[in-house]
Amino acid sequence: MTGTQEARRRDSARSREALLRAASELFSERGFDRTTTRDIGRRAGVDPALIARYFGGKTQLYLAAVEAERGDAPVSDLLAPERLRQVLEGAARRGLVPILQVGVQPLSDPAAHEAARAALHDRLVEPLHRRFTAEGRAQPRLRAEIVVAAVIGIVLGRRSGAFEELGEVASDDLAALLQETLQGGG
Amino acid sequence: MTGTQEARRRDSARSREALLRAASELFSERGFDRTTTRDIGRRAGVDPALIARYFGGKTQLYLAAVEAERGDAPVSDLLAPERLRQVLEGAARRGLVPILQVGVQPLSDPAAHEAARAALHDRLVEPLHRRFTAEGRAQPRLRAEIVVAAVIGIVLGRRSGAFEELGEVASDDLAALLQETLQGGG
DNA sequence: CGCACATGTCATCGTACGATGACATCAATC
DNA sequence: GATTGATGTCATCGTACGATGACATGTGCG
Repeated sequence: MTGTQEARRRDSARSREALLRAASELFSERGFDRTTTRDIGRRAGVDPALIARYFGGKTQLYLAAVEAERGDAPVSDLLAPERLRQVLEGAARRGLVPILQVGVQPLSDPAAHEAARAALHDRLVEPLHRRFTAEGRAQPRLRAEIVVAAVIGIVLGRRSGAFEELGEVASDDLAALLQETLQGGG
Repeated sequence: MTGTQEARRRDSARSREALLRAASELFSERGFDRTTTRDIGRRAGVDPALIARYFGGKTQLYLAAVEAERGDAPVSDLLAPERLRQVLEGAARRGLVPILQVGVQPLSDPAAHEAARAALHDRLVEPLHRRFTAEGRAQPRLRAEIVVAAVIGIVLGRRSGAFEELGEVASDDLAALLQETLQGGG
């Protein structure tokens, strides 16, 4: 076996990662349904047929992308200092967006929907729920869900092309503006 | 011509309305892309080919649905008493949802996207913008867009199946909870 | 009644998509 | 360098969709 270091002209791991990366980007930009396996292959510079070989299919590739994002640093709760800004900023380039999208519309694929829903819950809702519970607030879960849903609307709204200023404002300014409000907790 | 009162077995106006109504419902439930002309025809009890005849195509049917919703009572601004509750409540049955969806993801069809965007602006963003301007707040447009985006996240979040309590809470309770917070204006 | 148009029905086209399997090519081992 | 498995390429299948046009049937009018 060739050492893992040197770049081989044929490298399944490299292809796998290229597909995973391209898929994360495209799922973020267009969502699950509007992303085609051909698009993913083109951006990855890899034949789309390899999606089936390495992941099993488009759905499993989506699951892998969600799982990969999940492995990242936990989001902690949205109201912790800097966290909100990180989500606003990082959503643009990282794989968090596919997880946010499920908060706003069911996915056509049930397995994909459930995976995204679970990730959304674990990464965003639950940390906030814990904070509100610790603070002794009434209806902590509902309030957590409201804040998360509102933030999702704002994050996705920035990328929707439907708002004039929301898409242009700097993440820092937006975060500051939001933090004071959301502190109220919905 | 037969009197407009009596039900004719063949009635283009009736078919047109049935299609428009079914389209509004389905666009609300599944969005533009996931709604097929065959679905619309089935729910309307009308042959899908009539969509082409009476509207020109799926896109124009969508435009007609948005326009019809637009003809309804103006939303006024979201923070007026009762308005928020009405949006939360009414979104479930009326044709407002297709307009909200554009705030969260671009539509695949450019004409449909633009129509929905314009409706979103006129019906929700602009009234709020006027209120904030009248109140002399800083960045009135940005704040209006933030509030609208947040409300969109919450309204769509209720129907996404991704939240536990948000989908169940009564519109009145939710409206009360939100009003106090959003009064802050983002 | 019989004509002409309005309305409804149906078959089908072209396109795009995810998936699959046959085939080609490379790489490690003997 | 021959063999064998890993990796990459390609053609194609089946399905679903929006659209279209040919055709059928009902309706109002002379």
